[in-house]
Amino acid sequence: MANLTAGENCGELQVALDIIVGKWKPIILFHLMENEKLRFSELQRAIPEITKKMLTSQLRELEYNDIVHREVYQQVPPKVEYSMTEYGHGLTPLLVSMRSWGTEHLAHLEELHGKDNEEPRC
Amino acid sequence: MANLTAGENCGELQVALDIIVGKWKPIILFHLMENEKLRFSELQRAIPEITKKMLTSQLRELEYNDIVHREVYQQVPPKVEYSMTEYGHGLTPLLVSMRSWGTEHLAHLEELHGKDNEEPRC
DNA sequence: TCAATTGGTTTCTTAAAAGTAACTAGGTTT
DNA sequence: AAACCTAGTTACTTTTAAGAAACCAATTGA
Repeated sequence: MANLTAGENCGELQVALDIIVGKWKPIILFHLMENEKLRFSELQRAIPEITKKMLTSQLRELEYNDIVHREVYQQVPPKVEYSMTEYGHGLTPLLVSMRSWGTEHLAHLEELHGKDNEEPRC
Repeated sequence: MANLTAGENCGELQVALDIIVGKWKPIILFHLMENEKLRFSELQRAIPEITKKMLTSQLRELEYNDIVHREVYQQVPPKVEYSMTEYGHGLTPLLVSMRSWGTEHLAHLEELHGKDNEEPRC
């Protein structure tokens, strides 16, 4: 096990968290991971409840962090394609382990507290 | 690579995230991971900027999720000890990988954008 | 000429997370 | 008797995240 030091190193975990948290980032990332390229409007259709504002801002943060690439085609009407960067793919194993931990934890919670927490989240 | 399906499975990732997010949960968890048992006041001293209210609420959430155990000693003045549960230790590898991803990402960001983002977070 | 198209931006409002400060119980120490 | 200790709770305020809705630019097709 890697060394654990709580105090100063917590910032590093927050850095990782900041990439992933936000109500929409995980689902955006999963869509981009399984799709190679997606236009803005395709993401909108894939995640119908998201607003343009949220989609834009989350994509911009991911772009700033070099997780997502934004390709603008100079044409009208505009066309913009989003895709995972090479670097961004390095995040995949983490997201996948988080999701599988979550899946198991759901079962564990149900065992502990019963099925009272069934509200869907997305 | 495990199968990725964006739509329905995003909830599971959120479940994992909900355990970890919150401004204080990661640092609380790291302290408990490296300390076996800690009293409420010891956690307060270890994380001086946290308020009682936040410390209490975050610990209660972790307790609800069976990550943290709360042991109350019936004495005055009160004594309450917090520790990771056996189940909670299953979260350690995830937290450790998140932190190391974060560490590497910090270096990556610096390479990309320079050292302009130096504000400490905790 | 006029509506439709795409990928946004802007302003305003609402909801959720976090912070502040005062208060509590009840036994111990001064 | 008064102050102190721990582990909280409560009520209120501030900050941050998210949502709603209107607006925009340039070209195409009807």
